[in-house]
Amino acid sequence: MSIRVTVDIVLFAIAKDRLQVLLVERGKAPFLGCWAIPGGFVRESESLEEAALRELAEETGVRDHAVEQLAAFGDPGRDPRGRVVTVAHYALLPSDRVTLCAGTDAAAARFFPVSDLPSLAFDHGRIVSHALARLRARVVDLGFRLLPAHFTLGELQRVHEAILGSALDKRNFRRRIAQLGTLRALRSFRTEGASRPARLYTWQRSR
Amino acid sequence: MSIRVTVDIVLFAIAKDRLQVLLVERGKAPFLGCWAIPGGFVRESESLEEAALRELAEETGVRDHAVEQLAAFGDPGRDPRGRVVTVAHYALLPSDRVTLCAGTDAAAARFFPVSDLPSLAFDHGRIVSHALARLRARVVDLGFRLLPAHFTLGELQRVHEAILGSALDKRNFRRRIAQLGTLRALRSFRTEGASRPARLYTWQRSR
DNA sequence: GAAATAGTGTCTGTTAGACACTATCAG
DNA sequence: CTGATAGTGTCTAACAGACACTATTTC
Repeated sequence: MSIRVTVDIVLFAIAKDRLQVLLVERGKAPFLGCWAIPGGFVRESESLEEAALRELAEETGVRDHAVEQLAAFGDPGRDPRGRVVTVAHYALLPSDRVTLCAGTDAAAARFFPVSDLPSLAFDHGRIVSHALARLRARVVDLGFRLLPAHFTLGELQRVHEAILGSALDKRNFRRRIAQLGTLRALRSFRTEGASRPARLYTWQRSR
Repeated sequence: MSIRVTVDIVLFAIAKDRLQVLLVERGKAPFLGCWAIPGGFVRESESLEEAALRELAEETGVRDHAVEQLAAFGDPGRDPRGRVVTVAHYALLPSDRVTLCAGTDAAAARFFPVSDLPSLAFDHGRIVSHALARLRARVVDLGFRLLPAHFTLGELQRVHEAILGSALDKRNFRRRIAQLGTLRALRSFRTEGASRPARLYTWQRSR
């Protein structure tokens, strides 16, 4: 009996101005019927990142998404079936692709706000906490990946606020983002309801 | 044939005012005779961290040392024997314990300056690069762990300089360290050669 | 013109870098 | 008194937080 290796993925998205995590309802034991983050066993011929991408695609239909490694979790006893070491990853889903997430593999899959997660299978609660801490620490670098290619500064600020869980000052926020130098103004605007249209921006390669 | 799991450890130390990494000479194939970082297979009943501590103790005689997880490395082909995923860790050895490092397990073990490493077995070169980047990013939190419990500010500054590979301004360095609030002055001094004795300090619990 | 969101500048306190001299010890 | 390292303060530029009003659109 040897150690088995899995990958798990914390998939973040923004919906209704709140930060959400994709959970799947487990269709088999252990933790049958429990919510968990998507994941599965690593195959012999694929890298860890490829395995994470494959599982993400299988369970959510999302393809070609950058994933980043978070950490390995391997305490004995974390999986009642035996010794399983998982390499956890996280990924960010742009809000224009959230609806594509009809699960193909899992019994059920839906997004939950991070502020209102159910209790999770295995040690997945701990994994999500780690991923959230990482996302918060790197919000400036990662925030825009939760948005479509073109977005307004108001949308970006709401994403940051959803990630950090606190309100930000609009002028300080814009100054900070502007001096990163990674934002490029477009010629077009987004008109949303009954108010002044907002300029659209896109991200350049870093510096 | 399934995936096997190892842990590897990048053990840092300071010697001759230079940052060093412990390498062991491999006593068996693959990479027989090559230098590598210490590591080995994870046992069924131990956590990843316990495995890293055990390997560190077996190969270096160093016990009870804090290790931190770095990342998992698992590309297919990184080990010619088959599919092996390693969970890399790093640890910091205080300079008063460097001489304890007579290897008990490996054919040979010695420290190499990070600026002058030989080419390493497997993907260990990449692992050491990651560990070094992590250490540099967290030098303020971690630097003192490369020193004995009592140390002078000059010693601490030389440790930071060895880690960062660049000279630091003495006054700015002392101000920055002082305002962390984690340093406590002792009543004693260290007299080193023919110069003014330097006050000794120790670290308090954070804040 | 009311409602809604976009967009914009200043002041202030803190932080980080550049920079040079005096103090204390052994010999 | 020489050599060696310890120890100390100021000025300046960049950055971060607090804070309020005008602009543009729809209805």
